[in-house]
Amino acid sequence: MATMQQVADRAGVSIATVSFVVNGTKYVTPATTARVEAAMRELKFRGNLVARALASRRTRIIALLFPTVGNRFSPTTSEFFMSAAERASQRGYHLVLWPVDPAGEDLDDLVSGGLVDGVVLMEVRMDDPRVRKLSELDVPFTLIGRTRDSSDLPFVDIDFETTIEDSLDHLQGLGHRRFGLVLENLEGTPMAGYAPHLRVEDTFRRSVAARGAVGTVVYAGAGSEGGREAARALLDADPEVSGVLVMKDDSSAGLLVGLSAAGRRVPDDVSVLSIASSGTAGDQHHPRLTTMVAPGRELGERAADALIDQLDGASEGKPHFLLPCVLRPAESVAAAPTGATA
Amino acid sequence: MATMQQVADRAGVSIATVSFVVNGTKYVTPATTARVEAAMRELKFRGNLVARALASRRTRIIALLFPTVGNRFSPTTSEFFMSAAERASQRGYHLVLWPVDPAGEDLDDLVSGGLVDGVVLMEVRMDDPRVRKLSELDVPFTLIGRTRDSSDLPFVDIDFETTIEDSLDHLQGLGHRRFGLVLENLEGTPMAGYAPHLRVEDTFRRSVAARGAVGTVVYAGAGSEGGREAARALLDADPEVSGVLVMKDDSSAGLLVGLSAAGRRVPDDVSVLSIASSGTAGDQHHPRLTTMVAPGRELGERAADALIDQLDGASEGKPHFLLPCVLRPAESVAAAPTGATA
DNA sequence: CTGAAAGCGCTAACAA
DNA sequence: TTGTTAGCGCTTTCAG
Repeated sequence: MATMQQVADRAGVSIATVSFVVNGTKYVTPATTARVEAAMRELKFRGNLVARALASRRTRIIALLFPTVGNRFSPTTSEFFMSAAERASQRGYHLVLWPVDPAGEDLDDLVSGGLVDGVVLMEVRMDDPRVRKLSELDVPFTLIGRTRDSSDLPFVDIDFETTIEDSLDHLQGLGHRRFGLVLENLEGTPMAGYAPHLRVEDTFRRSVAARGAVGTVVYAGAGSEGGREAARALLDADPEVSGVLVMKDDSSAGLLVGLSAAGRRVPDDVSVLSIASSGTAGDQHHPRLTTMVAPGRELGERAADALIDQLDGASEGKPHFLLPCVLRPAESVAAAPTGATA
Repeated sequence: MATMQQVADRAGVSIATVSFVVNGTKYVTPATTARVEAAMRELKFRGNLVARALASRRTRIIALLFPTVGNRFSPTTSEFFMSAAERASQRGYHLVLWPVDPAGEDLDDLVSGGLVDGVVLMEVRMDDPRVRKLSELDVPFTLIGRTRDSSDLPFVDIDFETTIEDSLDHLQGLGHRRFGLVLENLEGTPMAGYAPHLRVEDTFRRSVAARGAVGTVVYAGAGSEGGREAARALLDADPEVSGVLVMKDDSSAGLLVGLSAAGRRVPDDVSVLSIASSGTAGDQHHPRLTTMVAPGRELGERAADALIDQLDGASEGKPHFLLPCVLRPAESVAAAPTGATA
């Protein structure tokens, strides 16, 4: 790997000049610029990012922190990652997915090591220990999600409050008055206190009460089995429940089965709405599930922007960005092509 | 952030001594070791990883490359990532998921920049351009997957050949003689040439022929819709097909629906086997799908080990590690707990 | 407009 | 057993 000094020698200039043309830091005459560029090309000069990072005290790498345990790499998570990475790349940064202990114990080395310029957190819990750590460490960061009180933190998040209101509006518009909510039970796991669950449950209870309606909350176990049991538990608690929200993709199939096992036809007798999920998740079912689709890509981009603005000193205050899920009815999808061969 | 020099001053030793105790590079008397450690503690010394990397010419970071487009972040992918990261961490490395262009165009900066010591590739295609690039760049790497000819490359992979044989054995044991295979069609996408598909299809055709049986291959479109159409196409081509392999999680639900819509009962009339999938994917269905579960965690660990052995100079040749998927019957799962609240 | 030179914080010979 | 010191490859004043 050619070094900058070698390029300088070859071009007959000083290393500083090479640095200037590489970074566009200072004006260099077209003539010398050309010579330098030729030399770079001939030597296949790439530049040592580590050296640059040491000298400039920035790596232009940002880390998206992903909990090493209790992980749920959903399609939406993947959208966050891909879209944030893309945005970062457009703005001259690399974004990588970095596995860290959810308790934040290993955050120190990552960050104090100077390996990353900033960090975006996801899978945020109400009282997320990583937030404290990061603040102490004094590293720029942004959340995808919110802690209990995020007013002085930069964040982007799904607007769960609006999402739930919209969901209930939708079901109510369909004539339903008795609602159910199926959630995952994270108590006792490292992801206990997962903010989306708590916000959704809270909003659900409050909104149902405000509507003078009936609401039942049920926690489902894993997989289809968990969904079937949830259906039973739901119907036990309220045999007349007819509008159901599910926030647990892997159990929704089971939920549907459980409902029909109990003699409820979907969507004739009971309506099921999958929330904060991805479009493709809803497409896996038949009939397709109506879904409140999470705005994963946009949130990922916003998160990257918020952090990079901060890093580049272009930030005006702490951005707070909330976007609700949008309703996607079961029908609004084009058929996909299928072909057969012998 | 305290520097090593500051620690040295405080401990009344030279910077070299501090370096020795930090890295365990040389013997230092317990007494001075203690003084140095005290100083480090008092100053909250963490060490600048960038500086260390520049001086030692290694970052102790390895990148798991993930295609920026055509991405399929399946549960198995996630297992690769998490288990490889864990293993790397045990061995003193950080593993991060790095999004790169599937054509390998942006590999240069990543690698020549000296930011990572090595690379593990996944989602490998038969003729993967990234492999060439990486070889040219002369960076240590390992594959999770195989190109067409990987004999001189270090790799770990699912043993698709054995997996398919085992699958057919299983179905044949159940009395089936007419087989079907449902795959995804990746032609025309950036993931065209995806090795697992090609290997599976090839092995399927050959093995079915060798068994003197009938085999039909069908390509499914996206989601449940794609699965239903695949069922139709399959039954059109061979109305008596009774043993079906699916390698497309998001369509398997649709496939089941399509089969029963055509009057086939599963598993009474036709058996369905999901291959190279994760256990949780099979659990989403009801009844649970019998699954050939991909050994994701073990492969991830092996891949990390193979690369790190190489980096640490502990490698003996090019490891070639193949592991088949293992059959997990639909019944072999314990029920998960479910609880209800008012 | 270009060059000299002083670091960035740490590693690893080589000395002592 | 510990210290001295020359880099690692690049950025960035400050002169000229």
